[in-house]
Amino acid sequence: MARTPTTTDVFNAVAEASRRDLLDALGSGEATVGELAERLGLSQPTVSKHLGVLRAVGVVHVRVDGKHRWYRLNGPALKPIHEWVRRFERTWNTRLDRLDDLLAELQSQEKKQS
Amino acid sequence: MARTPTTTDVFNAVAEASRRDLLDALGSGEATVGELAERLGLSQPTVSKHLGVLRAVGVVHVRVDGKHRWYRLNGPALKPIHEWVRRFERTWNTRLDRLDDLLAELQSQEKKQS
DNA sequence: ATATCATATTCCCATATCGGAATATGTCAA
DNA sequence: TTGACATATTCCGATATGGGAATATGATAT
Repeated sequence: MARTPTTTDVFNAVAEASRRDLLDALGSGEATVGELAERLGLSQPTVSKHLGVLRAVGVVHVRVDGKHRWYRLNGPALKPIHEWVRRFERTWNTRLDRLDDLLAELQSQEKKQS
Repeated sequence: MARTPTTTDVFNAVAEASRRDLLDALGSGEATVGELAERLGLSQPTVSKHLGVLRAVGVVHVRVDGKHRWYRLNGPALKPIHEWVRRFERTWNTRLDRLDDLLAELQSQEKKQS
């Protein structure tokens, strides 16, 4: 078997940073493929393809308007992620876990330098 | 370029369902590779490899004890996901978005059947 | 009908993936 | 030392990726 396809669920769709950036950009309202491409510095086909994945898992909706396509966020599709990660919320904000957190941060900085 | 490696960040590490299952299993405390393999019905090498990915992004820690290895959850490493998705929390729990939610659910059920 | 604009799709390549099978590493006990 | 046990690593195959380049589709205006 190969890696789980990106269109399998929201977790996979959102794993790619560019797609998270797209969702962030859509947080302020509807946008067009061209607008998004310009704002994020990506090519038009790249944006189209990413939006296709996001649409496949239902996290964006489209509205056709002449030759434009207005994409908008569909927040509730992100709920599964929110609910899954929320179950671990209690494991931070304690003093000991803040230490773990700090160590993790240092570790990831090390990784960047090497 | 190929798909973003699973060890790039927590988002990618957690995209795989088996790895989320592992983290869920570790929610109740430390566990051994063998225990996890049995509880999740996965082979030992598969579990070892998944834990390797989770360890690479800092979401689990290991404690060596003789020939055993006790893995434990490191919750705070999940914070980036929590904080990212939290920004979209306001987009549900409104009546209109509950409708979107329902539609998305129907859509995904359609997908399963076809 | 034709040209132009906005978007989607196809083809390509280099790169990772996940799982299974086999094997290596490391630890303990007799 | 040898054997048994727990875990990690390597090698393999089938599959999917993301981006670039080129092209197709589709809508509007002239």
